[in-house]
Amino acid sequence: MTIPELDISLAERAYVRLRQEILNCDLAPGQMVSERELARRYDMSKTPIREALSQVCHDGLMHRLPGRGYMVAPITVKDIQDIFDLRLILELAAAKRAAENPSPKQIATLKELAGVRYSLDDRESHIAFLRTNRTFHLTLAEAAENQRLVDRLEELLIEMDRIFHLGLRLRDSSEEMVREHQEVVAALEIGDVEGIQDAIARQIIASRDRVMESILQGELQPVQVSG
Amino acid sequence: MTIPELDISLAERAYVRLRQEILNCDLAPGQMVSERELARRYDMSKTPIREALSQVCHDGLMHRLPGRGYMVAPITVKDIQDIFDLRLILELAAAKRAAENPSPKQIATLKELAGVRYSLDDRESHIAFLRTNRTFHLTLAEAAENQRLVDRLEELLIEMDRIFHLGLRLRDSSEEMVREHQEVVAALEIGDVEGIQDAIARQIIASRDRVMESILQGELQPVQVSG
DNA sequence: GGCATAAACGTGGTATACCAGCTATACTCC
DNA sequence: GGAGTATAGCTGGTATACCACGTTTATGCC
Repeated sequence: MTIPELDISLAERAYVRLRQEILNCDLAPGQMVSERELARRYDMSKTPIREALSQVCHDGLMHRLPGRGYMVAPITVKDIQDIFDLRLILELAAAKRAAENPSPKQIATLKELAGVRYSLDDRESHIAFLRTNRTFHLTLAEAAENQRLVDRLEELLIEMDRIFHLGLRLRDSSEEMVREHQEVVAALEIGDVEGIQDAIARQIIASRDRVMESILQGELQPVQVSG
Repeated sequence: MTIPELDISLAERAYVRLRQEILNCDLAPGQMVSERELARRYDMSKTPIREALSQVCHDGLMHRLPGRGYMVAPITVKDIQDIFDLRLILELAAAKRAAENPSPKQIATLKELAGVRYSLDDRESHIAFLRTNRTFHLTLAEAAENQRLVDRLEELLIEMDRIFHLGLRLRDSSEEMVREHQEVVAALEIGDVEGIQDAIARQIIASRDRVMESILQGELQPVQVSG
């Protein structure tokens, strides 16, 4: 067994760790960080830290404030609306192409992913579930055979992860999401182009509505309603 | 009058300049460059150069080959297909939203942009025309009121610029493009949702076909057909 | 006490020196 | 002459010292 951490650069390690901390909201939206502070905490010099920060800024997860530090990107209601809107655009297009050009291998993968559940109390299983969900949607997108589309969608799904980690309660939506995913697979299996697009649209809109409901209930405190 | 170059960082200046050289194909697709070489040429140290290179890599315009240098991203036929495909997805969605929610100010801007022509022999006017074309499509996308969508589209249009700069002859398509753009504006003015989507689709597909035709004629040598 | 002012601290920005790894060249040995 | 090997010169990767600028805090004057 190799130790992959030794093979990759410090900058890459810093980037992965930093991004994960942002997505987990261990670094809260709006929080300020500095290069030196991160360098101390990650036990490396400023150089790889700067590179990692540069990357997460490019990902839109942080903002660079020259002379003042770096701010973890706040999340606004508009952000959430835009992310779901763009997801809808990309995934509907991808689903259409997937249904027109189905791959038995991908269908099998999707069927397996669609069945994954998670248990209520286990934070780890929540994280695993989100990862599975992301893989499901990316696998579907890959059927469109457009790497740029897949990459853009992955960026959006990563931002979604962060929103969920703000503390969204998933307990009531587990069975619902499984069913929604299975509907997508079912439509794909019979090559129902209209059906899969309907299923995808329903799934994304339902997911958006669940998030929005949580915000209106004040469950997701860090979300800025304005802006 | 201020001298803006003094206000921005060396890293930012290096990024802008480097990106422009890539888009202009002054740095040819597939060409290798090194940090030290760029540092000498731009008359600054490795540090800001590294940051600029990091950015263009993230933009997909370069690839980092650890221990060997940086390679200007090659352009493949698949790339071109994917870019146009994704453009179609994003712009159709944006056009739909624009037609449903028209803004008189944006219509006026689009009408003005649609009329811009260029002269055959002047390289500068070619560049200006490409910029106008980009602005036209971005202005339309802004009507969708989704900044993420606009940003993603801008990335694609920047890659388009690079393809055109490979040496595509635009001479035969000037009037054609002006007419295509005017059709889009006309549909938008009367709020014809179907019409604007048809016009956008026609315009993008026609543009793609013109590029593909050039490639098949061997006009765009640097394009890799495989990969 | 309140306000202006100055000094101390923290920030990102940059240059530089050094390191490990890879490449290509040239040299030696067969 | 050809193949294997050593070496010189690249490459990106990292740590560090220093700089200018902005912010905040403390200080002294009113």
